[in-house]
Amino acid sequence: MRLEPKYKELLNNALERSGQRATKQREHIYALLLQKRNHPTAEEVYVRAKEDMPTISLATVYNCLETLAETKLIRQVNFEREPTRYCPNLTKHAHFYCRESGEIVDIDLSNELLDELMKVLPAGFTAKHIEISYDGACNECHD
Amino acid sequence: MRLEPKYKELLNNALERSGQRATKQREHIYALLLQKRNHPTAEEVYVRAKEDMPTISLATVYNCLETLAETKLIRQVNFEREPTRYCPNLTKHAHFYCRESGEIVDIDLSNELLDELMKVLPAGFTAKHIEISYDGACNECHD
DNA sequence: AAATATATTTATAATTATTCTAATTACAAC
DNA sequence: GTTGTAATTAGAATAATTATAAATATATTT
Repeated sequence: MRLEPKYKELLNNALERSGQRATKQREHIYALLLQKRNHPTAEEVYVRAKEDMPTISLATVYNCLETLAETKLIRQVNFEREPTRYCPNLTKHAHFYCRESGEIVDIDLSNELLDELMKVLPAGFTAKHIEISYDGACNECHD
Repeated sequence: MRLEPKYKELLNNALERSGQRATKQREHIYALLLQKRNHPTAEEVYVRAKEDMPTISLATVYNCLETLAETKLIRQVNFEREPTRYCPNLTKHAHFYCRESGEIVDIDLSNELLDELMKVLPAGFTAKHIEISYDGACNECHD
């Protein structure tokens, strides 16, 4: 698994900005998230990571995901109390969770819609983030 | 703590519909959620419940909250991986989480806005629920 | 109303996802 | 190369929640 130069630079810059080192493990995990964008859990990332890096530990997977999230290279996605999932799509988007197939699909959001959502806040409230999750049935799973 | 007749009936109907019994514990927990609507966690509900019902157990609190949620008398509210919170407001609304004060505030949502949110779904997708959470600073906590 | 059946509560154990700890290894600066 | 710091690792600890099994409460049948 190769990390494209564009993303390698993104990673290096983000890590440097936050005073952290570029390690094999961080690069590997970032690469596999980019390569298969199916919102895996930490456990699923761990399984995939071990294919090419058999000595990596689950704790490292958690550490790396945490680092990537805190440097804003990936997002954490939560559905109720299910395990956290990870997503390298940095555009403004919501998530659709299909209860049939378990599939998670990114839903693009326009700035206009986000503005409207901001406007419904009471006076004096400022949101730095809005999290939107749909759940239902996806196109493959309708009855 | 008294459960208003209106809510007592709501509770009894909801339980009957789902073939479950009306118990002191369920009534008590429903009453205290209605009385102080601050989105408590199960643990917080447990502490409050014990004031008037010292023998109630944490497991029962979880069971009752589960029953109330599944009969749609209350909603579960999640922020990332924090403990689930419980909310008896059944109108369509989002939640605003103030990172300063920890306060959670209900944000009313119009049907128009919800329609717009539905419209951005790709063809073939049908959502039976949208969950919207803001986070930032509330009116009391702006800098 | 007593007997029986079923649901609920309770205390506690188990589970699950995640974080913490301490030792080891890797990396970077002098 | 030595020294200092950061990162990784294995495994223990934690926190929220769920499962289990016995006791209790409620409902139904007689």
